[in-house]
Amino acid sequence: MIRGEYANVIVDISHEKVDRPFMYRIPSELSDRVEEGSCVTVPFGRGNTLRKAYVVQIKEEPEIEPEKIKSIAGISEKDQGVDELMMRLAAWMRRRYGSTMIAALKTVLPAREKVGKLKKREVIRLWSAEECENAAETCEQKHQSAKARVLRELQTEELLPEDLLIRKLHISRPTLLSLEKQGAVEIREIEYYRNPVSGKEGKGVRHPLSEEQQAVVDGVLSDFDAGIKKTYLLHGITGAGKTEVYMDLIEGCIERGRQAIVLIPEIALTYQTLLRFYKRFGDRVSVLNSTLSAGEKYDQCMRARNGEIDVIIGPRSALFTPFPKVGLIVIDEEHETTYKSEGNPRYHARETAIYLAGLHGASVVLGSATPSVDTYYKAQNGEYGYFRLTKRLTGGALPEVHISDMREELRAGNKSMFSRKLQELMEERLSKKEQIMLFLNRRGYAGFISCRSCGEVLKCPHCDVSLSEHRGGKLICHYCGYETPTVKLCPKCGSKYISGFRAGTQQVEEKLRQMYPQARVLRMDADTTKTKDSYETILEAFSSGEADILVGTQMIVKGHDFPNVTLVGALAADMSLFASDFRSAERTFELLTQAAGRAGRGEKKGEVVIQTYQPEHYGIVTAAAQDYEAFYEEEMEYRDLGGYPPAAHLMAVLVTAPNEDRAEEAAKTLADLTRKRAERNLQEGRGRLFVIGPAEATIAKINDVYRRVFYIKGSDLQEILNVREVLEAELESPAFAGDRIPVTAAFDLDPMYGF
DNA sequence: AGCACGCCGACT
DNA sequence: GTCGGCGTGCTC
Repeated sequence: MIRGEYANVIVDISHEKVDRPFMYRIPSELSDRVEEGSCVTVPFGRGNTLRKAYVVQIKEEPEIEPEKIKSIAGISEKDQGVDELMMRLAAWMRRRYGSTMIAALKTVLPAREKVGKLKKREVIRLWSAEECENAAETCEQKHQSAKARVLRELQTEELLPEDLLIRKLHISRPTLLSLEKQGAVEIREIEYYRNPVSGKEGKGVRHPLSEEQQAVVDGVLSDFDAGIKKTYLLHGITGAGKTEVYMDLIEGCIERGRQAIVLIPEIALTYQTLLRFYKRFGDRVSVLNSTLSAGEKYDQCMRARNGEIDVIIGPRSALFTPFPKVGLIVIDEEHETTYKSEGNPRYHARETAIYLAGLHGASVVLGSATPSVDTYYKAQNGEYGYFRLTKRLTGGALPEVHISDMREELRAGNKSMFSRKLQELMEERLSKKEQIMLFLNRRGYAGFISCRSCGEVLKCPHCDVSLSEHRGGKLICHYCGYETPTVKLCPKCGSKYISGFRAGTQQVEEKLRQMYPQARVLRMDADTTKTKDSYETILEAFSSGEADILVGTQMIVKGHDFPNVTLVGALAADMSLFASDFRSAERTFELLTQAAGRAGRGEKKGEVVIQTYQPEHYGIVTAAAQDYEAFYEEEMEYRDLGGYPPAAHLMAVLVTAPNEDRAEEAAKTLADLTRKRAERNLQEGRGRLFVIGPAEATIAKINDVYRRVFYIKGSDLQEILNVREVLEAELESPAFAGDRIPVTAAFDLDPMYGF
């Protein structure tokens, strides 16, 4: 806990002029109750009127002339308004994920008041025209020309916008307020926010639930009524009807006078799903998406605050909708990596949602066909409730999965990028006029080295992650910094076919046109989806049968159903398997399972081909068998062994400086400092820590700023957070600050991709 | 946002 | 002089 004499507070007045921190002294009798995120009262302004304020930062030293500093008057804690909850959420985020309180506040309190011209106020005449004329004359006699001007103007117009009066007639706000006091006019705030989806009446359309589905709804709601508010994992295969379960839960939540938040991964929200929500909840539901303007987002916040809506659907930022009393938070596709923010603070929406639910007394439902290892772990040890949906409502059988061993292909003389099995099935589909999706797994930029003959992948001897090839013929481990010269021959089998995998979607497209000139090929990757709607355009074109083959990166496997697709090929399954980070197997399993789910969603049976150099790797085998539990068992063994989340916590520390030597030296100093603490902890038998690195970051230099990274592992979260505070303080100390080359550090707790 | 300060014209 | 309206600027 940070102690100090002074507190920076933000006064609860919505006006840009005072939207900045003010420093107050913390009186000694309050010192143990004032902390970051506290709600206090302070004397403000010349009149020292007592106002509500939020503590954003505790400081040891005054930042302005001490004579100017006033003292905090008191503390208000029973107040449980939305803003107080959001403050506490921000304080928790800043503590858990680092960053500053200001940054945390900015994410938590979005669109703080007036964006653009939305803050309209209007002046309405209450007196008759004659009364105004009389009053205007009286004012002129009293030489109150400003008031007279207003009254004259209002004779002809009964209602005028306030900004027009102020600008055209050179009137100030105090003048208008004085007229209001006299009873001549009324000043009314008009909040004419419009609802982007108005006029749709909810018909409460509901589908009868299956026994499995009903059990989930009953289970969660009966817990809720019994006062048990916890987190549940809803583990159900694609097509098992998770959305219907969500909607019944939301309805139950609304019936109990509470609101619901539904988080969805950015692109997964299809028009069909949206429509179902509108049909069910009408204009009590609101959807946030990236196309909404800042003003419209602000409007949605106001509607939520005023109780005009009960349900919000949106990406991770929808979590911060200011509902007065949330009862349920649903996170669909909870395993998606977009729930982890790459900004500042680097928060995880799932963890944050669970904390927020705790503040509101709400339940959390996490839905996925392939739960994240972190979530399944907690469901296994009983921390989360667990429900399984096993039956596909739409019928549709699971696809048949083939694994193509690419080493075998090479041995048989097939040097192309398609296995013989895949070629055979592609030709068959093309002749039957059925559609094909080819998916090239391009996750993880670090170029690993593998042997096309035996499948060997070069790994770090210390970290069990893949080595990355660097210019200058070096192989580097991005966790610990281990280096070794690159190899010409495979160390295992001696083959010369050892190299990085380089084919991209473009090469695949070219090859296909060459092999099947009659086939119509569409490509979808970061290059072809640069413009705003190109993503939708391509998917629509493919959906309406304008192409036979769709080639793309992982973006093509997310949540879109094409009934005529009966063949899915995963071209380089290993790509993500050997990205150099500890979640690579998990991501591979997810992607392959989802890709497989794209095949045979219609009447016709689907087939899947997985091409790999590692056919015996558990990530591939279990994905082919669509066996989540088997995957989890193996993966958890690896995480336990390596001390990776969720078996322990891992914090990445990124050290940056505009000079390479300085970055290296600073990273080493901070890592050594942590190592010393780890040694001391070991002797004193508390919070064991392991320090790995420093090493070059995956991207070693951005904009001429050099990047070094090191990692801190340990099962004691508190201790890791303490270390972060020590490191942050160290960076402020004269050894780092002063007149030397500036060094900054960023922290990422339990990273998704790391730095 | 809300309050005080200071400017300016009009009055005892 | 000094009273009062009204614009302006500042608030830890």
